[in-house]
Amino acid sequence: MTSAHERRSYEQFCPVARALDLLGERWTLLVVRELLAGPCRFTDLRAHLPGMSPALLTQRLRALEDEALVRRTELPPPAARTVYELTERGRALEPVVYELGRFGIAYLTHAGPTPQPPMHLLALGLKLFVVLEALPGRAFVVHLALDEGDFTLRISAPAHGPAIGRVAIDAGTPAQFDARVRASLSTILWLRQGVMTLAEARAGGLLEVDGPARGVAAACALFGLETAA
Amino acid sequence: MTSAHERRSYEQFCPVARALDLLGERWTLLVVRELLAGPCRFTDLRAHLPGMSPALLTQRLRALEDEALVRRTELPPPAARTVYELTERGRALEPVVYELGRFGIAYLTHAGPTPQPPMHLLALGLKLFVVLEALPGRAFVVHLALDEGDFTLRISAPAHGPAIGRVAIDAGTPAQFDARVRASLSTILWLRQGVMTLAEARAGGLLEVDGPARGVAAACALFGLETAA
DNA sequence: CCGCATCCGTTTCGATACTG
DNA sequence: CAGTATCGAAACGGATGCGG
Repeated sequence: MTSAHERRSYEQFCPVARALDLLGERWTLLVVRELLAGPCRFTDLRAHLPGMSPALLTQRLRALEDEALVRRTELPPPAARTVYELTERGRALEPVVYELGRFGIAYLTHAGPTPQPPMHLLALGLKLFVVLEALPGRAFVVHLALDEGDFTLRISAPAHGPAIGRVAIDAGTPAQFDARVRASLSTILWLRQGVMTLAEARAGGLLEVDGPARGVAAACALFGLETAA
Repeated sequence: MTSAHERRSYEQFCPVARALDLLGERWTLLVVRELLAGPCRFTDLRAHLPGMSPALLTQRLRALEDEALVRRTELPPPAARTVYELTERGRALEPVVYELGRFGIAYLTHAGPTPQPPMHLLALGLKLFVVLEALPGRAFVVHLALDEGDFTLRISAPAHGPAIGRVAIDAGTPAQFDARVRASLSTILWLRQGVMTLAEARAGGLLEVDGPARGVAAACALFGLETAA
């Protein structure tokens, strides 16, 4: 009984069912979400996943390790000892988490219990707003000057692999940018949810986009904002 | 406690967590997978989801209805009475299921318990092999002549919305096609999983691609097959 | 402190049987 | 055909403990 698993499976010859065999249990994909942002210690994961018991976190990490989606690394003395990180196979989950997030945007209610979303969720959330179909055919930098903080959105040059791999977001202000967006998170959310139009937001001073003319248009497209009319 | 739900939520201000609040319970996404193929009766769903108890199916369908992802329609007398189908919001789940499936391909073991996968899973599975980044910029038809049956893969012209919306697969043989692929499902699976190279498959007579020259190259790209070397 | 393991009450799930 | 009802088994959530 050492292996503990041979977990409950759907027993179907279907890629979707197989994926859910691996990822479908509670918390699993949220653990992956955390690890997509970079290596984490056990305690970091706990802090970012309130409500998850440590035993369950251990169990999920072991299962992910067994599937070679996560790797546990023991660091030499100086730093905190063990960190968890995604393997290359694990990083293949980025599109899955991305699409889940894209879908979830429509169901985000901003009058939630969290007064100020934690920084790392903010960065992830902003990444989800990017419309992959509208990525420019070249590298591109956007300065997101939100009320909640400054972020740098970098689109790298086209490459092989999933398009989401071209998108990176970090806290901070870029030295140069192709476009700059000033708004609050609420405004961006409302625009995406259709609560408000781009014209209304601009008229109300809730959103400003500036930079080189072509950059502005590209930035709007990037966030799915219609510039017409 | 009339509403019965107010189900367990992750309580995070994060689109991924919100999506999993709606979809993260066991069986939910497999129900969605079934409905993506078209409207279904209760009994059809049961037949395609062995192991799921009817009570649980009812519960999942009610929850999806409450979220306006699924609609229940009562048909007039002639036909079997009630059918379930995805709403427009529900159809927004196609990219989620698609990416899960893309990920799951790598974990499909063909020596499974199912001797012959059911037709509807076969069609879904084939759709998952299509590489969305490689969709041609025009309409395109591929005849998939598999050992398991004939399928017609239709790529429609570029449009708004998710790229997966351009891909459709049906059983049957097309009157005209831009390319034809002859292979078995195993071969396609092995190629994708890297068990075998395209050159090896062709040399061994396991795979043939014919049609107009440009069609062949496009078809290979469509399935992520390197034609070089 | 960090990285877990153990215990226990509650919730969810799976299997089967039964009904309008 | 389209569900309900029931019940034992498994999974989960929360608190607590414990060695390095």
